[in-house]
Amino acid sequence: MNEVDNQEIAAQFERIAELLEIQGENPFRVRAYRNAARTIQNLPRNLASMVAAGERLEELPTIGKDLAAKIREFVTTGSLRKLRELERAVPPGMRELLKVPGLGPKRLRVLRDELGIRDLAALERAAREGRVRQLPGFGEKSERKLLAELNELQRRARRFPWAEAEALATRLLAHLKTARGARRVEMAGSYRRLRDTVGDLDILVSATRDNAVMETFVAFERVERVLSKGRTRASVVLDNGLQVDLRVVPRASFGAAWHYFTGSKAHNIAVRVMGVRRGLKINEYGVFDQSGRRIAGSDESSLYAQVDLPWIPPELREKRGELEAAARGGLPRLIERADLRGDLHAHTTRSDGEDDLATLARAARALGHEYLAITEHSQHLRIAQGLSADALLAHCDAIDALNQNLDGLRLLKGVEVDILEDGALDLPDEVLARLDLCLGAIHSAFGLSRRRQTERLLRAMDNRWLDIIAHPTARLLGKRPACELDIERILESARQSGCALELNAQPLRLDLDDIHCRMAREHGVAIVISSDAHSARQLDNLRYGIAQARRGWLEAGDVLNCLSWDALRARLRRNR
DNA sequence: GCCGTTTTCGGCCCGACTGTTTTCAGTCG
Repeated sequence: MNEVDNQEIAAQFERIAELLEIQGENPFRVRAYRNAARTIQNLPRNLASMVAAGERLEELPTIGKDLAAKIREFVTTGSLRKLRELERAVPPGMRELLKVPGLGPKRLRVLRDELGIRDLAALERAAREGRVRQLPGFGEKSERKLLAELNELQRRARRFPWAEAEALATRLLAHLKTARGARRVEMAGSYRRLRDTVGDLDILVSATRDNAVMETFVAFERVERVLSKGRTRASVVLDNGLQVDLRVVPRASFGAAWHYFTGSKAHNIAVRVMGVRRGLKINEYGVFDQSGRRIAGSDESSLYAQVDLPWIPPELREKRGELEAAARGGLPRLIERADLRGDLHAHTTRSDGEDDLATLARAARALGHEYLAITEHSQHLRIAQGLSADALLAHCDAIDALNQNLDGLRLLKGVEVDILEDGALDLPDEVLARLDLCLGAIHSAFGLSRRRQTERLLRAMDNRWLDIIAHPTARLLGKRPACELDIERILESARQSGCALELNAQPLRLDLDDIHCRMAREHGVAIVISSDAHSARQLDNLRYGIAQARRGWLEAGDVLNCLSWDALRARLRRNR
């Protein structure tokens, strides 16, 4: 049951959209599939179970009669007739061609009809032989550009973890502030929305009429190539392949432009539609009434006010129900870094950490933590020098001893015990029972089937000494995909047993992700936000976790380590 | 293909930049 994942269904629709686009279909029809794919990706409920329960999928936004039928078809048969037909009709290489920047459906058709180009290799050949420049709508320049894009396709395709982009973003902001005439310089885009990864950086500058912002921008030392450069907009590629888009606007338009440039696109479009319904035009320069007079836009709040909404935090602007929530005054009071009172996941040199107990404790106290759980690996994880039962108990004695001399910080005795392939825990119950808390985690057999992986975690949660599942999907951004899991079953079981789930704040994990966090909140499952620090410096990972938690609509009340240790201890499963 | 407090048909966000054009189409965000 529920073997079909929402993401799979979304991928089917996205694929149909691509193929329809290549065929030159009505762009609005293409968009309908894309909109539906988005809705499904963001849906906090499993569509397969909705189908099984006979619920009306047509009630979902962007899902009409036709797409509801297609969802049912996919859930029950495991494939879509429409997609099979399209895949027969469109050569497989065309999809890659659509990803080449500068190639859209129209020019793609010309290439195919005039030169018979059906894949990247054929395009490269034709461009090298100078055949592309002879086509209508193409010229020498576009031919050269296409060749350059083909060269870079691999590098440009990757998304950058937010934390990796952060260093560049910080330097770029500082650089742009030195530009003549620059007044205000801000990050926008998915970076401002604090997404776990960013495809590019978007920067917004307000400046005086006579300014040198564009010149300063393209002179940034890490700029490798200028893609475009106009009076108000420019795009460059940095030497690591990261694209940066810059927009310069007058001060009176800053709020409208910041809103527009922050996105998400789906959120923006929805806001603009709300404006249209009120007889207003909303663009990056402001909110305009029917006479064309600007009535708002110097700051974001004034724009939202024109469509009768309060200001919406950027982390929520994903068209995941934030507009409806805002309209009824029901936006969450998002968790903040200062709400966290301690950290429940850290490693020392005793397993695979870089700093010893005392160093970690000092750093935690400097961060203002009331408590820090020491959670070494268990014996099964040899590569991380996991501890045997005896070694763990000895380590606990060391923690007790250090606690005697600590002022204002309490070290907790924990463990990150391996969840073995069959769901058993890697240490005996009588050892786990002697700890303050126990994390369990998957560090092997990531590739199990969805059913077996789910059962593995369910069985692990059968153990009453397991308080928290750490990094539940075991994903590593850009390196390892999330394990296949029936997250709804996991959440249901966690709710019943009182097991909490971790939002691991390592910048490459951020696991649970934003959507899973939101699902946990709606299921009434407690979350802990943990640094998983392997050094004193990494204790500060928590800020990445806070970002992800905010994207998941979490409030302080949803997160266990916003509690004092006494209150938190009472909430741990072992003490209930 | 979706959607509806002017509509069940005829709309569907809006503007900048580029290159190939002699006034605009295509692409992108």
